Amino acid sequence: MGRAPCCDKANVKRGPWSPEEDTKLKEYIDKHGTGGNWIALPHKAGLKRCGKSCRLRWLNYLRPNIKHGEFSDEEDRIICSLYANIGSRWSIIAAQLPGRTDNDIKNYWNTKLKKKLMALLPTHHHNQQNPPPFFPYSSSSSSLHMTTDNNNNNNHHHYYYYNTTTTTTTPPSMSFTTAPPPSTSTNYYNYNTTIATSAIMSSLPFYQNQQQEQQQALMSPMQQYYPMFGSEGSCSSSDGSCSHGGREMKKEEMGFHHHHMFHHHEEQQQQPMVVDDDGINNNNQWTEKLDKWLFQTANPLDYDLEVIKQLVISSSGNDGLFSVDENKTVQESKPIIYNYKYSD
DNA sequence: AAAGGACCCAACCGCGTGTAC
DNA sequence: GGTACACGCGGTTGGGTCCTT
Repeated sequence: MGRAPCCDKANVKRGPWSPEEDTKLKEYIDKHGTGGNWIALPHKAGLKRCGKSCRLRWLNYLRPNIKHGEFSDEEDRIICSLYANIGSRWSIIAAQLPGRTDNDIKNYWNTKLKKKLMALLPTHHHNQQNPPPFFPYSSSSSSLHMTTDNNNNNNHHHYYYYNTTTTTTTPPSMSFTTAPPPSTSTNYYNYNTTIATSAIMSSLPFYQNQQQEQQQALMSPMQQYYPMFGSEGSCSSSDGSCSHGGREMKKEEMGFHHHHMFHHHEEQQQQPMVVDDDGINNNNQWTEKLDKWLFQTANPLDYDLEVIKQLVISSSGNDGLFSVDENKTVQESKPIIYNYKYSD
């Protein structure tokens, strides 16, 4: 049984708001506030609208100090940095940009900024000998795994992708992902269309003048070492197509089920880096931490790599993300080894 | 000039979470 | 502890506008 509708859809107006409706809503809220109850508000204000619709209209358009128009380079930079670190948490990103709404930023990202970044993605290195830093065209089921190089006294870890979906969308030059996942578990992670945000960012005009250290300072350790961070499952084009690196892909080709799996990933991998035990749903705490992260972190290595290590260890065997099932045919899989290494 | 495609963005939808009872 | 309800969030849609052919 489904959830009860929030309002009687037969008796509410939908679609674009008229100036009269805007005036009614604005005047009511100016006079009475929201009263903490959006569901009751439209009736009190004399509007034939769903409470959610009123809330959205107020938050995204009518409330004071909403900023419309072009995004500045600085705003671009903040959006990119935050997106690379926390993914599509638009409300948190919006909290860093006064006057901007999450909807605004989401639309801006999906329609403009993303394309701006993709246009800057260099393509010459996309070959088997010199693969991209990570999987810019990843299809629905690529998963990252880790092994430890036992022959190396420095204890280097290798990270490699398994891609369980071979589709025609993967360009021939990208056909280095051929192996099945090492585990038959359905609980491996999807990193569909995880955009090469961090890689692309280094190509951005507003990054080009920065030193490497400064660029890295804007990225979390997780982003640096697990650069698939960030999610990119949205595609707002009405015709169902998305642009990736100048190449068009259809939604159904790309696999659009990252949402819940990615959140699982975040909670397992990212939360301990930046969020207190009780902070995951506290935007203020997020904001404070992100602020520090973005603007005050001098060196990413200030973050305790031991934490990452512990995360890797603790997740082994539980979720398939960094685990390699010893019983499976890893050697037969011939995974492609990427240069994601760190020493401990 | 017209048609079709691409783009843009306001609005909608469904789900997760918090909270009151 | 369970349930119902409201809120907030992020993904998606629909239609108006712009652009290209």
